[in-house]
Amino acid sequence: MILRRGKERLYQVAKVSRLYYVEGLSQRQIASRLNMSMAKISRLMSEARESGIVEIKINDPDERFRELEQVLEKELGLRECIIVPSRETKEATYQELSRPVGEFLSRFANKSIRLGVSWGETLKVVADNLDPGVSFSDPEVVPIIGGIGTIERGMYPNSVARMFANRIGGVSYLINAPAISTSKTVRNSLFADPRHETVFKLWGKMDIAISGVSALDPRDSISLQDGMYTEAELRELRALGAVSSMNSCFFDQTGCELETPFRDRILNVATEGLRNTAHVIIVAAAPHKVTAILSAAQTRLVHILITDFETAVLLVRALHQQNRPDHA
Amino acid sequence: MILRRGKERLYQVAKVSRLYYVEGLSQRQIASRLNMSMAKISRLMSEARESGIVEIKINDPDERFRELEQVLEKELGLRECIIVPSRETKEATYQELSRPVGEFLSRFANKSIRLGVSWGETLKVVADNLDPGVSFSDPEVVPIIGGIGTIERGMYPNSVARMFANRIGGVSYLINAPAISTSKTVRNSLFADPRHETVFKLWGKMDIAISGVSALDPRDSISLQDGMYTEAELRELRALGAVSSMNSCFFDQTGCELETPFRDRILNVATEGLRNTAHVIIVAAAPHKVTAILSAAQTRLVHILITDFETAVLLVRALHQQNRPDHA
DNA sequence: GTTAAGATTGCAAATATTTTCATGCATAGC
DNA sequence: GCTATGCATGAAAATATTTGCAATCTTAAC
Repeated sequence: MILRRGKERLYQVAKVSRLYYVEGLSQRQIASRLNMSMAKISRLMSEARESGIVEIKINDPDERFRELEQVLEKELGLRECIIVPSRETKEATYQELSRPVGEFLSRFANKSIRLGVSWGETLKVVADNLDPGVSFSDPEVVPIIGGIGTIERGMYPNSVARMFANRIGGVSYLINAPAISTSKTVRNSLFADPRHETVFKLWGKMDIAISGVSALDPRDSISLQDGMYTEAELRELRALGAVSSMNSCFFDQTGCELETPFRDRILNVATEGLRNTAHVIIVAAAPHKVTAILSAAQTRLVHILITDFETAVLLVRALHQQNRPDHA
Repeated sequence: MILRRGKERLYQVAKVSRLYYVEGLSQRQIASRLNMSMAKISRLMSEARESGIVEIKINDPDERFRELEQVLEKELGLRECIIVPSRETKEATYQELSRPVGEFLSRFANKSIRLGVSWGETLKVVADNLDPGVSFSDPEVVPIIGGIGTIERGMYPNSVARMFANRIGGVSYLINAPAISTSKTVRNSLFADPRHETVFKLWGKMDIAISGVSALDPRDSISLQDGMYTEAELRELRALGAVSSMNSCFFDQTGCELETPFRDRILNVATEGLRNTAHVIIVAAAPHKVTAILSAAQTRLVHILITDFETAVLLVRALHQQNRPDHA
């Protein structure tokens, strides 16, 4: 008896929809005009949407992007996914990424923000092109991992942090210690160094963390490092099941953090620090990082993913193959 | 500076619209997810509708009817206008009219209603075909004008009231007195007749009144009446400017009630009675009644107009010619 | 630079809408 | 005929959305 007086009901739905959406009357006004209860009008309106009598269309010039974003948000449990157009060159695509990063930061306009940043080629380009277009109150930028490399490439933690700070008009902190120490003892001593106390304390109090994702792949800058990891170490990591890394924390395909041989020689924010951070953003756009991104998302440490269209498409494809392995 | 950060704003609007309309999140949820204030989301949504990024379409099979209804509601200041399809014959069209009358009454399901009805061919057919599909608590039907004619045609006040009462499962009252008396004295005596006290008192306490409209035209049943008005009287009425009549109250083109020679010989609810009635409905569907309907609507006594498509089109046309006489 | 008009924001109050709940009604199954 | 089940309903409670307002910021004109 869902539609006892079917035709009349349909008529009512259309009439009320028109009054509401076209004429702009409130449901209360419609109710009193038609001598019906407000609840009834509300129910007629739900019916209107469900039955398709009222259709809502979104004219989004980048509709495909939004759709992908929503799929990824849902399937990866992200708070937000942002997709930018893919460009011809890596550099150009990375530049695109900086736009949504700036936009995200601009939501904190006039607020004080403590921003933790990692490093890498992606983050370097993002930092170089960043323009939030608003100002902040006492923004602070802190590297979330110790120093890397012996040649200034502008992509290591301290440099990236400095550039971010420049761009958002704030101060950056400096870590005068290597990301990977030669021994646990050394690392612990460095951690205990009172000159770094301020910085390390900030690691527990960041509002936002922005990190890249490494795929442990020769195509990632990780491989460029002067001795950050040896070939043997990388092999060992892969053997342990590592498919992704965020500031030298390693994760397997399911997003579980791995106990690695370096674990206690590393000077970084560690996953606990990220877990205390309200907004953890990863920025990564490259086809070969698909597996790594999926792994990173699974850690549940990440709230926001910023990537490009090409990678997004591959991410969705990978997810679908994963969900229906027998349909392959 | 309406779109300071134009592109990003557009992006936000599209993104939020999608979350709201496609994903079905509440504005509150979106706000906390995107770290924005609720007010901002609300404003983004208005922008979405205004800018056309969100488009709302109503799929109404009888769209033209609804549009006409709304035009008439607005231009005639009606609470509601209901249009039914026009049929080949007068009889068939009048039958259509009974559907919305029943539908209207059904809104009072399980309530007690006091219904006043006038008379005429239209109301006869409406009454004969009425089916509200619900039951009422103690419905009462009362004629709103005295008796007419000496031949039972089923269209005079007492008969129409009886048929309405049959159809809605209630009692009807009877007026044993003529609509038009031979003198004021007689009318007053009849009014004072204690046997009619109950009925006349009801005239001030009706919930709903349903009346036809006469165009004072030979095509209206008014002309069929055995001596209700003489030809001379009709001429006199027209000379006074009368273009419409509802239960023997006469109105000019602007909807003003006229002082007619019968005024104090008539036994009817009078305009005061209608003014005390919450829902005054006129039912009229015939091209020659266009002027009369416009006049009746102008009286401001009428809340609801029920008519057919053909007449509605003519009504709108007449209104437009009226509004722009020089464009004729 | 400085200033003024206009835009934008977040908060909280004001409104609007949806949902819950208890009740009455209709239908189907017995 | 009689009960069980599910629907539809309105009132009121719970939520959700919009808006008035004051503070702040942007921009453009001086």
